[in-house]
Amino acid sequence: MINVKRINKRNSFPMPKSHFSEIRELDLFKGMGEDNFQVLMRGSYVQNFPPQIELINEGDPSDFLHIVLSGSVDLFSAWRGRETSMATVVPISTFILAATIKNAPYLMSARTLEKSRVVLVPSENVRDVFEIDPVFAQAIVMELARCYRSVIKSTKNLKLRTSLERLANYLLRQQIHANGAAEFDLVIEKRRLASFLGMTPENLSRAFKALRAYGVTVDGVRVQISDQYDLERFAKPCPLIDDHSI
Amino acid sequence: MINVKRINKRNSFPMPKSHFSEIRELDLFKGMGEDNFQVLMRGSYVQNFPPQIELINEGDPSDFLHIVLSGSVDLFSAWRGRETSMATVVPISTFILAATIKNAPYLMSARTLEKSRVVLVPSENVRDVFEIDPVFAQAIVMELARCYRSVIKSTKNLKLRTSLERLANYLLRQQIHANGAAEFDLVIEKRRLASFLGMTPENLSRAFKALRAYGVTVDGVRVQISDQYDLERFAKPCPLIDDHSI
DNA sequence: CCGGGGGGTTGATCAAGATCAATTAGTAGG
DNA sequence: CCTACTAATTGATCTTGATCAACCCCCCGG
Repeated sequence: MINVKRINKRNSFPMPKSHFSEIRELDLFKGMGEDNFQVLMRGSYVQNFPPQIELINEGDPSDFLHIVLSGSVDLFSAWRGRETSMATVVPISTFILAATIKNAPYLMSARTLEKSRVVLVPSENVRDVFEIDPVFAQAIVMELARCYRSVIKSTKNLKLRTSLERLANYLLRQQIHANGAAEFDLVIEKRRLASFLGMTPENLSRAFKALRAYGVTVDGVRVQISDQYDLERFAKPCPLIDDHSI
Repeated sequence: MINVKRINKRNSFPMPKSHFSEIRELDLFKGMGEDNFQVLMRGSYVQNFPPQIELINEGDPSDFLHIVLSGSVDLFSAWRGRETSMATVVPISTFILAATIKNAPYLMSARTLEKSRVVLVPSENVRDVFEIDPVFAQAIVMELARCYRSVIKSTKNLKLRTSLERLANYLLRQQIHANGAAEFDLVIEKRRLASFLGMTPENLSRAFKALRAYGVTVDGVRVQISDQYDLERFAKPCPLIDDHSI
């Protein structure tokens, strides 16, 4: 495994003033007092990580609250040599907020899936400011509730759907992201997509073939949905699983 | 399905004054202002439910925050006729707090597993008081963080362990609950235990037989652990999954 | 031009657990 | 005591997805 400490030395830096305004605009910090915001920023860092870097390790004390600004981060967990992906964090949101607030050990590990930009805010500062700034406390409640619901949705996706159904719904979501175009490109490589969907690369390959029966054709990264209605009838997308805005 | 509205009529009642002190002692309400506490209690109910009653249904608007005082409640979710248990709520804790706070639809349904006593606090009151009482807001943060971590633990249990390992760890936890006795009784019937452990009754039966290899014998509800160390070596209990106090 | 490596695909096999069917056991009601 | 119902058990089979091995294809560096 790559030594994260060394990477920190090379690629990280105390938060430059130029980043303050960008961070300040995040829902989590928007309404809070300026003094308190400064306290949070004082010990904070912005870091750029390459793919596949382990950011935190389950069981460790929660030293930093992490905020993903770009890229994506996989939350996963291991036991007795087995490993499972729990959720994927996409910009802009936090992770391990619950551990930070409770000053408890991390329950999950985290690694970057792609090149990612992450803010690290010392957990102690977060807890201190949380105690004295009611607006910040309320923002934390909202963020925590959002994280909670997002984990629930992703668990439902994994437990209630077969891998084929997960792939079908993923494609429909990507299609919406591509403004409903019948053809679009996959934005991550297939082996990462497989991991994201909780399946092996082999099974993803087979799943793509199986979706031909519903009018999906794939050539390299190019996806074509020839019969929108047919695919939807199979995938049965559901807001209580797929809509991450509620 | 039993008509919950009718049951409400028979068994529920506006919170009598005598219950106030009991509720007031809960971590969630302990430090808050008395006026605000009264606002919360004004519209609240305590209800006694028989087993297998559906308390809430996923997709519905979040009308009440629920607090389990005794018994236990299963949170589950369904999609296309399939159903999966997401977590079990035991006293004393809340459920659907995230939906209440966000004023968003429930992501999970809930049903009593056994005879249970539940407090219902109108969600609107919770949100109102949450806005104006900083102590209450902080208590909500802590409760939300606890719920979040508890769901994560139960997901890890389900995804990382085989059904046999889940059963073994369950027995070890029950044993601790029985003060470490080598013999104890199961407190729920086996078909409920199967559902709780995320397996079918058939497989639970087979799993009990398989645990004989590790010194576990079962006769009716009576469980005997003849070789503590052997069972632990197989089950490998882990605080990041099994310890619900951290 | 050649060689190597990684991502992707394909086929065969395997393991976990679900499902279905049949049987047994325990218990409440008559 | 008999009967009916439900829980529990047992055996056989099926489904899903993981694993293992082989192979293709493309690109990059020498």
